[in-house]
Amino acid sequence: MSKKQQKLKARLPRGFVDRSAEDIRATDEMLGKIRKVYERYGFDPVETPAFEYTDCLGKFLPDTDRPNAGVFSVQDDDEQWMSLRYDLTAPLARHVSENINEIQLPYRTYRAGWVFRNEKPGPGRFRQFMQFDADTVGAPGVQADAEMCMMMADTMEALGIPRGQYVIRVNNRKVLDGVMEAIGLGGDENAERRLTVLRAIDKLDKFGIEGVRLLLGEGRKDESGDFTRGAGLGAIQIDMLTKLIDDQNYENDSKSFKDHLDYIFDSHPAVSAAGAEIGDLVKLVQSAGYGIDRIVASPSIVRGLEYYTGMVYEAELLFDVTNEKGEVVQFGSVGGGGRYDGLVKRFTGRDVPATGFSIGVSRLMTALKNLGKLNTVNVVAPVLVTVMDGDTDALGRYQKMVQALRQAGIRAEMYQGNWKKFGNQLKYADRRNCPIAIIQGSDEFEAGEVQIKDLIEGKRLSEEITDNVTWRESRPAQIQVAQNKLIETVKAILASQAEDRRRTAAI
RNA sequence: GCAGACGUAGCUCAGUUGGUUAGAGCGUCGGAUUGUGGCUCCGAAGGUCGGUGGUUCGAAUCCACUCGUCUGUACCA
Repeated sequence: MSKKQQKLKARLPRGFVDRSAEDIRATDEMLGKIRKVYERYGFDPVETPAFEYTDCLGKFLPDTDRPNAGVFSVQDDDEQWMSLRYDLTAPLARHVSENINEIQLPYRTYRAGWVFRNEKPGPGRFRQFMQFDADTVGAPGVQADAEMCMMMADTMEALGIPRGQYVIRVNNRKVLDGVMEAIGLGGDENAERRLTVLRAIDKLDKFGIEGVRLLLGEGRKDESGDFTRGAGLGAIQIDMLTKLIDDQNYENDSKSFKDHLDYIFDSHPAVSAAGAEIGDLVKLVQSAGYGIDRIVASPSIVRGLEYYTGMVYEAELLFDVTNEKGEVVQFGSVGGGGRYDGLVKRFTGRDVPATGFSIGVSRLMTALKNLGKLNTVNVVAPVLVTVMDGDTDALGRYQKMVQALRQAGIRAEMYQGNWKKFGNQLKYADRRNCPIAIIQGSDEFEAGEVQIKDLIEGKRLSEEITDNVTWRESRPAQIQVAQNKLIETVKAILASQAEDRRRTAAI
């Protein structure tokens, strides 16, 4: 076998990414802003592990002892199935259930964490991504849902998304349940069809009214010519559902959501009651000053089909998001949630109603980058103390200088590569975007002085110098000062560089 | 999962009807320059042409399968 073939190929698993320093810093900043909002609302953090027993996640396939293919699962040494969490809600329900006697309800809690889904990755869609959740457990009232909606709105604004550029859409699963009954899709025998109808409605933002109508009827052909079977509803049913989900119908008539429903479904009792609940929520948020520009009833919101039992809500961005190629991309929601009254009961047998939402941190970050709201707080690279002499005495002096800079609060490092090639040290500094290089050879040392080189200014000067000899000998933007002036000189140069950055940023 | 498009150097891409030793630009590394970044010049490394099998005297090129990427779609807690 050749040497070549023995080499292991370094490769990243499909759908996973390495994160850069810039990404990590930007994420940290975002998380900080979100956390601040949640804390202000009186929520406390809690953290659960990445793995859970599969049965606690509720993800065994029906009629088998194997976990759902969509979750990453492994078998423990005692053969129990464990899975990586695919959201933060199911693990929270487990945590609350396990500690139900110690936890003071209503329990108001938040947490950020990585979640994992074993499905096809796409642009902006990964198999590991971060969510930032907040939940109120043990609060049955619509006022808890209202608070969640307001908190989502506040979070959007805390992240720099201006009012009017986002909206929180609210619906109630009971509305959809009632509607199914009203159009004759009640009963167990129609369960499958109801799911198809709900999925079709959920695609309003993707395909528009016409696309949804096709999916409710015969079906729809996609761009590659592949055909998706529809729900096979009749024309009257389709018309009713179309009227239901066409937001313009009631927003423009300034009718209330409930009136809108009563009009279409002839005051069907279940629909009407659920509509009234949404009316209550809207009234609650409006009396707190959150108008229809921020929180709005929206009958096409469906969310997950698994565990939501009442209110569902979703944060949507209203500005165009373009990708790297400059194409406008369908962005969809950046967060959502709802009421899950049955999740804790599965473990405890007790009725513990809960409501909460989740923000897709990675997705939202992509959008913020687009909006230019992602403060890529360019962390200034370290000051580089170069190495002219490699003997232990000299190295000790360089270390001392670096420590002095650090103690003065200046990010600094000593060159750790091959010091014998001095040109490489400055090349390293240049590529790292170091602001300043410190140089002390034996000449300077004996004179009790150091060279301080402003690399940013030097770069600017380089544009005017074309021959290398001049470039090397002129030592652009470099000054020699007494050793004991090192810190104050470095500070002064850094300050003037910062001033320059501010000035150019303002232009 | 289904449908379609595409896989040539680290990156972006040439490569003629199937015909010598598969090229370019950028990047990387070394040198010109042992104590000064950029520019310029010189040089080098880097390829199982995604993989396997087939057709052929001969395959990066044609065929089959397979893997991967992208696009749409399905599913998505």
